[in-house]
Amino acid sequence: MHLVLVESPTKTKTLEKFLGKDYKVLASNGHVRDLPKSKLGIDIENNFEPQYIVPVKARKHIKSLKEAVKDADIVYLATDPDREGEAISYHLIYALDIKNYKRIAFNEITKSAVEEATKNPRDIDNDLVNAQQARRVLDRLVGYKLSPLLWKKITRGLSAGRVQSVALRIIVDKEREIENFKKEEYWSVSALLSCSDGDFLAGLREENGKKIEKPGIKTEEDAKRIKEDLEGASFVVNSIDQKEKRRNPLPPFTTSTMQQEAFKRLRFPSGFTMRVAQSLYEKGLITYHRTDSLQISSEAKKIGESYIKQNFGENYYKERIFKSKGKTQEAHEAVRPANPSLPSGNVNNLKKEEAKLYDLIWRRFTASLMSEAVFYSTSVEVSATNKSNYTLVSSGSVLRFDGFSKVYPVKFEENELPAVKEKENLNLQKIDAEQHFTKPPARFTEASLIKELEKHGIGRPSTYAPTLDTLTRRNYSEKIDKKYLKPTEIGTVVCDLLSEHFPFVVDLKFTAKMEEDLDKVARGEKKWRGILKDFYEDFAKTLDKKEIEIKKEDIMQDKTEEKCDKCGGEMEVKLGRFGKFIACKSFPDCKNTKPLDGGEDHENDEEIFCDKCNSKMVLKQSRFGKFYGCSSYPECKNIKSLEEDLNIKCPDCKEGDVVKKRSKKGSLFYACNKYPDCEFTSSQKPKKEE
DNA sequence: CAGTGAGCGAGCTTCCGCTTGACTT
Repeated sequence: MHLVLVESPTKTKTLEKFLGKDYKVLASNGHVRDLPKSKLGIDIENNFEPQYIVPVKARKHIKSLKEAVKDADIVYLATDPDREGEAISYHLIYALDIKNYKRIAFNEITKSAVEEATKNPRDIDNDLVNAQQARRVLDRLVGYKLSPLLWKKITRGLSAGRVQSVALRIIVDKEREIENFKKEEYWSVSALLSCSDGDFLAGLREENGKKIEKPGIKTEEDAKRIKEDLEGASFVVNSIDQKEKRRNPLPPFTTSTMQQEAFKRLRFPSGFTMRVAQSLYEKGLITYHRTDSLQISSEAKKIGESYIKQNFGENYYKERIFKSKGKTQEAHEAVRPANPSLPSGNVNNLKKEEAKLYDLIWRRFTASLMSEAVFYSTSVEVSATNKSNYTLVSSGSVLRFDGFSKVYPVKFEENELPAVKEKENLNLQKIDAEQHFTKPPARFTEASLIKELEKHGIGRPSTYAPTLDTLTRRNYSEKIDKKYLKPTEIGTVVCDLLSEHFPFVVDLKFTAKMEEDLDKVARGEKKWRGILKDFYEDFAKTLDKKEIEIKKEDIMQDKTEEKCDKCGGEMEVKLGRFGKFIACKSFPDCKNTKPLDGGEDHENDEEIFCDKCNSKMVLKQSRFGKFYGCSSYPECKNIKSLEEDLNIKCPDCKEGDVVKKRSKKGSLFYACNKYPDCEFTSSQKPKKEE
């Protein structure tokens, strides 16, 4: 009997089918040996020797695998063809005490690929294994040395790491950008013009040959002056530019782009997307969902091609090759439908969210094999003359051939301009001058943060979602408006400490540099222990120095004059995992605490005042979520819901606003905010009354 | 279908990357 070992249990059945009854296929379920969780597990003195153990979770897998190994004549190690996969094979040999083995690798599960692989076995690539060990040990050293320093200097339970700390830094940087942002006023001027064929809107671009700089006209004075001047101007079509534009479909999904699009189009958080994808994968509907590859098997391509030709027509198909960006480990294919001739309408027994994600994956893949969308864009330049000479521009575009957008709709504004002629005189209908303000940069969402991390090669497909989860579990960041990532007070303090004292761990380039070194190890050009030695020599010195240099008091600069109202003693400002608070100095004898400043900041800039006593409202947290409470609580018990402004007037009393509420049992309903004066409720969102 | 005003400090926490859990965003 031949035993084949793979990583994922879902692969085993398909492989057994391909290989026939002489073969038994079992899964390792990921790594089977690792550093211990409870201690560092690295013998630094002894040249960074890792002390591997079999984690509890892997024990039961190991047990059944061992029995199978006993009965096997030969073991084929068919873990993924990448750094981690090579290491898993290496660890399997030790954990299972395998004597007779061969390493095989394939990056697609097709009969031919598997047969080819079994014919070409190789040995374990020790250089690749060592690259993985260097990665593993370095991450452990960083994480398990820096985290305890944070416990000591800030508060318990905190963490730092090569990936999570950069992610935190990205969020904190953005927040600072927003804090420092000063909004600027600007004005836009547009003209509604008519030609023989109809009306169109043109925006001002130049005055006396000088381009209006972005974002627009600086002052109201200028805008008014130009408006008045234009109102008496004569308008003529200067030139018409018509162009055919082509838009290519996007490549099929990787883990990262799938998470981004599922967030954008379906509002799925990345962890949720991965759970749904897992279930689709287990049902055999999609290929493996943790990948950074854009490769597509030739078989799948053929099926996709004939599907497109049959269902949309020959002209909708186009042969395409997508190259993966940057360094990818190409262990898998892109995320694609397992059977490209199966659109979502034809799949039964799927949960709603599974159907939605499958549909998105199918469309994205199918579109990637389709022809470009073609549209015609027209740009009309209009000259206006009065005291000054002006140039105005209007553009429109019309879809001529939908191509891939037939299955993967993309946003583009279709607006058709009337048929103007060159040198045609135009009639002015109206000039509009509009005031605008520049907007602060947007905070990151899960989707855009993953994109940013991936761009810098930080993290892997299997870790994007867990990394985001770590940031919230540590209370480093929170979501506002259910969408945007905002650093918390504690997150900011941690980030600042790391940035000042251990800049490498928040450096966007650190991972890239590490990867270069690991590649050298993988090519046999560098020794893995040497890499660790180089890194650790500096790191250990800095650690020792910072241990003394960083003073807890320096981090906690806020002071308080408050006296304890329980024991009369002094109080001090402390930093807990949920931010700053005031506590009695005689802790733990007196456990009195108070909030600092009466509450958290507002989510937005505007201050909200109590409509009963006119005090400030502050953000509070209850077991139901956040809400605004009056700062003179308990004298005034007024509260205000945080739910988004629905902007709907109450249909009963016509005075109150409709707000979303949650009952004791947790169900949602809509009600009037004048309750108890008005008792309007509804389970449906009421229609807006104009 | 009408609510809500944490708790944090110290009880020993922590990394990243493979894999699947169980559960309605």
